[in-house]
Amino acid sequence: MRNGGSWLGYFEEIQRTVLRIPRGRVATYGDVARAAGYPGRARQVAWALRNAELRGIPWQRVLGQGGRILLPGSAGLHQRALLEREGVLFVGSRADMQRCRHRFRRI
DNA sequence: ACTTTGACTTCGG
DNA sequence: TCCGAAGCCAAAG
Repeated sequence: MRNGGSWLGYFEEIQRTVLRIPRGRVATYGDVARAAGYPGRARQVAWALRNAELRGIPWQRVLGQGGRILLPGSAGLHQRALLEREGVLFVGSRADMQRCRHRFRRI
């Protein structure tokens, strides 16, 4: 994929896509994969977010289908805390996707 | 070079 | 809701 005159690895494109999710909103791994131009590669979105923390990428805004937090253990609790601090609402163990799901706009 | 693992999703049963 | 299978692919062993 061409972008600004240079070729980006698709992991980088995925990270740029995650950067487009505003505070208080979330998206699923599948949403990000699709918006980045790689439908079906939800699994690779998780890989692309492994070093997200260091790069200042809002990794916490990416959730599993239905608003479920898939990050295991304390990391998952941390993710929920970060999202609630941003104003994301939770219903039971799921984020309220009806209200907080980000709608990606085409470029 | 091959196999397994993993912050996935979708479809059936 | 839960479980398995298929499709997905970088990284680790």
